[in-house]
Amino acid sequence: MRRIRARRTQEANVTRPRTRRGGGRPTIADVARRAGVGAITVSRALREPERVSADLRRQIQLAVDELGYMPDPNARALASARAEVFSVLVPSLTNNVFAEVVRGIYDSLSDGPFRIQLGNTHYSGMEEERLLQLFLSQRPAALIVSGIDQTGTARHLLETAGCPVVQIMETGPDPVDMMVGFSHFDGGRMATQHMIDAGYSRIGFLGARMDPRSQRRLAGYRAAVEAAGLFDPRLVTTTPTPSSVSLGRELFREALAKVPTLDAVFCNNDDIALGVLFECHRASIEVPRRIGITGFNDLDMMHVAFPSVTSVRTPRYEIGRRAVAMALAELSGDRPQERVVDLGFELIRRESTAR
Amino acid sequence: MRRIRARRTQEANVTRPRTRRGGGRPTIADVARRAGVGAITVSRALREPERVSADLRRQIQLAVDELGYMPDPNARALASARAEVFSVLVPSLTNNVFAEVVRGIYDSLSDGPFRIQLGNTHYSGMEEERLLQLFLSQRPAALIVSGIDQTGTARHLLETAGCPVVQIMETGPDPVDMMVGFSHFDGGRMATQHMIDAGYSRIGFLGARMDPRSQRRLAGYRAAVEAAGLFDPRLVTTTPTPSSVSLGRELFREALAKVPTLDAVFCNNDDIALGVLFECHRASIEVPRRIGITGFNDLDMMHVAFPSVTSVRTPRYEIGRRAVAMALAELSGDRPQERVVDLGFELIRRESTAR
DNA sequence: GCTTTCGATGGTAGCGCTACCATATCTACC
DNA sequence: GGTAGATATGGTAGCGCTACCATCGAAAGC
Repeated sequence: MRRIRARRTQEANVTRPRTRRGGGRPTIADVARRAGVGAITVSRALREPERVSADLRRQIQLAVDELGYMPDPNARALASARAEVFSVLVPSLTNNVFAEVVRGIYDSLSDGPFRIQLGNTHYSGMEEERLLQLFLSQRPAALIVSGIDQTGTARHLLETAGCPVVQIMETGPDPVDMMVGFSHFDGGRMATQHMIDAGYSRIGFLGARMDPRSQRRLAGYRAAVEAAGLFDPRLVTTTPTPSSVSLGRELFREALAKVPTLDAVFCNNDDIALGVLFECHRASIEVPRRIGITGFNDLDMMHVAFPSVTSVRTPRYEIGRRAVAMALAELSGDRPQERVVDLGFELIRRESTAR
Repeated sequence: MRRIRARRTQEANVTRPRTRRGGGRPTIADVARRAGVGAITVSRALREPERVSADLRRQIQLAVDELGYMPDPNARALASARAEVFSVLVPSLTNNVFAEVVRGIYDSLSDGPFRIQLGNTHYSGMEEERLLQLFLSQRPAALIVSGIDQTGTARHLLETAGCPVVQIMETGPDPVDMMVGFSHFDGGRMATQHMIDAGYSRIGFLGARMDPRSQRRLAGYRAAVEAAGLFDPRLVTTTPTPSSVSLGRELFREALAKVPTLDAVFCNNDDIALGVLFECHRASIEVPRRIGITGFNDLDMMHVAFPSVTSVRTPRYEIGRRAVAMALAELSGDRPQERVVDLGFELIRRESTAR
C-alpha cells in the first residue's frame, strides 16, 4: 500500500515547475510528495499529530527535516482566518516597568507557535485606537493591553475582537474579558501610611507623567494623608513630563521650595525617588532623618542605594507571564475561572524611611 | 460610462453570499463593488495611487472609508511573497540600551506600512539562529540584528535572506549588508585614557555579562592601560552574570579586596558604575579623591548622581533610527552609499573622575 | 486618416495553506 | 454476516490579495 503511494508521488513530481513567485522554498505540497501522502495529512501531522498515525507521522517528519520545510505563517493565517499572533499594547518601551512586563510575555511565548506583535501607544488613547485597529486587521489569537482606561472606541474594538483579551497592570470592576494587575490605589495608600507610621507628618507626593495609574497612586496617597488629617494640596507636586531621574531632582527642589517643612516624599516611581536621593546627597539633606523617601516598583537599584530606599514591589514580570497564561488557557478551551486576577504588591521597608 | 459600471456592480452584488470563513469583514472586492471598479484598481489605488486617476482614487477612498476597509496583511504577504515586516533581533528587552534602540526603530516605523517583529535572543547564538529561521519564514521586508558576531549558520541565513540586512551596535570590517554602530574598543580606550590623564594609576575594569561588545571595551581598556605601562591582570574583574546595579557593588567589593590599592574603575556600563558609587557612599570611600569612576552609555541618571559620573555617551536611539533609515532607503531603490556607518560616541567628563 | 504608443483599467490565475466534506478501512455490535 | 460508528486519509474549494497579461481608449506620429 505504502509502495503504491510512493510511485504515484514520483510521477507527480516530474512535472512540477518551479513557480515564478515563490522564492523556491519548499511548500507543504513538496513535503507531501516526498512523504508520499496528501498535503492535508502533512498539515494535520504538524498541527494535530495525534490525529495522524505514528507511521505516517514519522515519514512526514523525515520529509520536513530533509527539505527544511517551515510553514508559511501568512498562508496559514489566511487559510484559517486566525493568525498565531499575540498583539500587545504598552504605553512605553523604555519604561523599565513595561520592559519587564514585555519580557514576561516574550518568555512565556517563546516556546509555542505564537509570534508577538508589540505596539507602543505613547500613553495616548488615540494612538491606542489606531494600533488596535491595525493589529486587529491581522486577527490575532489574543490581545494584551495595558490599563483599564480605554476610550469608548477602543473598548468597543476590544469587545468585538473575537479573541481573548487581557487588560494588564491594574484590576477594576468591569473587565472587557480578563484582567491581571494590582491596586495602585492601595499601593499608594500603603506606602504613605507607612511613612505616617514612621513619624513623618509633612509628606509630599512627587509625580511625573500622571497617567491613570499614577493618578490612582496619588489618590491612595491622598486617602492616607487625609485620614491622618495631614493633607495639604501644596504637598502635591506633579508634571505631565515623562519620568526620569533628573526630573525627580527637579520635582523635589520645587516641592521643597514650596513647602520648606516637607519631611518626606512618596514618589510616583523609583526613578523619581532616585533623583530625590541624589539631590539629598548633593544638598547634604539627611535621609531618613530630615527627609524620608519612598519609591514605587522596587527596581533592583533601590536596595543597593545608600541609604537603601523603601519602595513598593510590583509583580511586573509576573503580570506578563500571567496574562499570557490566562489567554492561553482560554484559547485551549478551559476557561479560567478567575477573570480578574489581583497579583498584589509588597511594601519593602528600607533605610530611607527608618526614622 | 461610470453609470454603466455602477449597474454592473449591483447585479454582481446580489448573488454574493457571505462566506463561511471570513469574519464578515469587508474585503477588497467589497470596496471594488461599492466604488464601481475592479478589485485590482482598488489594490493599486492603495499601494501606488499615482497610477490611478484622481477621479477613481477619490471614489475608492470614499468606499474604503464607508466600509472601514483594512487590507489583510496576511493575504497581502501571501500574494506578494513579501511581508511588510521589519524583523528585529536584540539580545535583551530590559537592558536600557536595547530598549532605546528598539524605541528608535519603533518611532521610525510607526508612520509607514511596516510592522515590527521583535525577537529576544538572550545573548545566545543558538537562539539567534532559531529566531532568524523563524522570522525568515515570514519573508520580512528587512532585517535588523544586533552585533557582528553571528554564528556561521546565522550569517549564512542573513546573506541569503534576500532583503536588506542591518547589523547594529557595532561596526566592523565585514558587513553582511549594512552596519550602524560605533567602536566599543575606542570607547573603552578613551574612557580609560581619560582616567590615566586624570592621574589614576591603578585602574580596574569591572564587567558583567561579557558579551562581544563588552569584550571589546575590555580590549580598549587593556590597550590604554598597557600603553601606559599600567596593566595588571588582577585589575580586571568580570563575570558572565547579567549586569545589574547590585552586581556592580559585588564586583567592586571583589576588586577592592583583590587589589586594595585600586584607585579607579572603568565599568562595563552605567548600572555597574552606579553600584560602585553606592558602595563608595556606604563604605565612605571618597569619589573622586580615593576612587575614580567611569561608566558606559551615559544614562540620564549619571549626570544627576552625586557625585555626577563620567560616562561614554552612546547613540542608542540614533542607531535604531539610522538602521531603519538605511533599510528603507535600500528598499526604495536608492542604495545608500555608506554601507557602514560609524555614529561615534562622546566621553562626558564629570565629577567622578575630576581629581 | 491610419497605425503606433502609452496610460488606465480589468480579468485570470495563483500565493501556501486549511476548512469542509468525501471516502476508505477497520472495529464493535446485534 | 451485516450494519453503524469510529478512525485515518484525501480531494476540492476557497482565504484575500497581487503578479501578470490582456484590453481599451486616447494621444501621438506619420
